[in-house]
Amino acid sequence: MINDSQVVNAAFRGSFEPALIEEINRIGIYQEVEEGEYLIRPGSYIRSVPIILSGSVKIMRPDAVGNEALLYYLSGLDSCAISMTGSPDNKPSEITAIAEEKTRLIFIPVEKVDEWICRFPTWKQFVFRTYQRRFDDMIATIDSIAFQKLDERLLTYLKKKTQSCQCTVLQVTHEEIAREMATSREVISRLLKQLERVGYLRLSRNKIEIL
Amino acid sequence: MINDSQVVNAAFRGSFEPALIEEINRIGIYQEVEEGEYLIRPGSYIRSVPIILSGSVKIMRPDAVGNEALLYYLSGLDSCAISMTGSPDNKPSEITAIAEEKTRLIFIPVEKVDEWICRFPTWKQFVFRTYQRRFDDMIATIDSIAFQKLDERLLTYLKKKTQSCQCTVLQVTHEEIAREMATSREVISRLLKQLERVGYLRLSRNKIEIL
DNA sequence: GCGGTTCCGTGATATATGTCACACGGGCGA
DNA sequence: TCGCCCGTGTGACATATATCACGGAACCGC
Repeated sequence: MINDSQVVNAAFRGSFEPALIEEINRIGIYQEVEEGEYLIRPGSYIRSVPIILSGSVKIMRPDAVGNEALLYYLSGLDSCAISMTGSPDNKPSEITAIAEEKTRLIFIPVEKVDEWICRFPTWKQFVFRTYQRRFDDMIATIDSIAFQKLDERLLTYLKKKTQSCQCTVLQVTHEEIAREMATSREVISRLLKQLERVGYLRLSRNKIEIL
Repeated sequence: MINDSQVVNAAFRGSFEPALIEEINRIGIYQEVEEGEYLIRPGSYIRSVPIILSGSVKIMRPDAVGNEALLYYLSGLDSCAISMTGSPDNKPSEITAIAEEKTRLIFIPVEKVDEWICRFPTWKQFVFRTYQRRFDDMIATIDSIAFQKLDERLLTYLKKKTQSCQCTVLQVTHEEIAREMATSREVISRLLKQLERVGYLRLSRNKIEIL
């Protein structure tokens, strides 16, 4: 099946060998999702691995009572290591993936991930690099939760978020931030206000502008 | 070079194909470490990957000012996914690995990890399973830090620890627990005392007996 | 046994974070 | 235009955790 192969080619040229790009075009399933759409829900089974072509996706970890912790963001040419490994046992997913903005991606069936490892050196490299990055991300997340106080965590949060969306104006409510940081709305409101007073940002409804 | 090949054979039989076991015996470097010994220190370069034959090892993440967060434990036939990926960039390690008890392990040079992936199906399986387990461990750690209060965290901590060392009497000081949970000794002392009053455990110097 | 050291228990107090209650204002549909 | 809902700001208070200060108990080497 032919996807939007121009897009795919452009994204992968330089990273992957031509035969692999060909294969991805043949096998992968191209998809565009809008902001806020779910790619993965907890409880669903993961049978294919997404590679982000453009846009960004956040990966969250929900708990039993409606809280969620942000694990990491994915953006250009990233992939989700959890979904690479998640399926062998046939366990359902324990994470959530949500598009942060309009995002284009291509899904690769998990069995191909495995098969290509030995066929395409650049793929093997890609898979390993993906694992490493996600590990680093998770460690950074643990650092942040374990060692930093909320105000520092909020700063790191804002930094990461601006990085992942490549912009300085965040479309987000205090409530949403609070949930991703597993705290409450009032606390975030106060801390943001503080940061505004210090001149680090400007607040308005549904919007945070970093200065 | 011939390591303690009986030990290696016994440990790997059933998991790995004979040719791979042979190869591991030929290439791997067998080592025994005592309780408390460091396998990896932050800042050192990782050039080989440890596979635990017996005993257990804890993997920690230090911060800038002397705190440490526990990432996960490794025990029989586990391996450390971080060290598999850690080296490609030639970045120094950002983690610490310490033997929890007398531990026997075998070191595989990182380049072999890569090479064997395509030569030995059981090895590929092993590497992927390792990644998956470590991911699950890290997610559990994040869950615990993000969602649980200290008393619950302490319970999960004790549970994991008893699991990893396969015993109900832990040789550990309150100070050590506190550091691994990134809190202070007094707090842990109080919480432990509470658990003792409830009849969950018995305390004595350097020792916690789970009931 | 003695002195020093390490570990543990515990009160008092400080700080950070969570929770409740409520007011305000803007957008938006009726 | 009115009323309503959602997002926000903020005081007052509750709770969890951190810190300080200290004393006592167990162990260790001499």
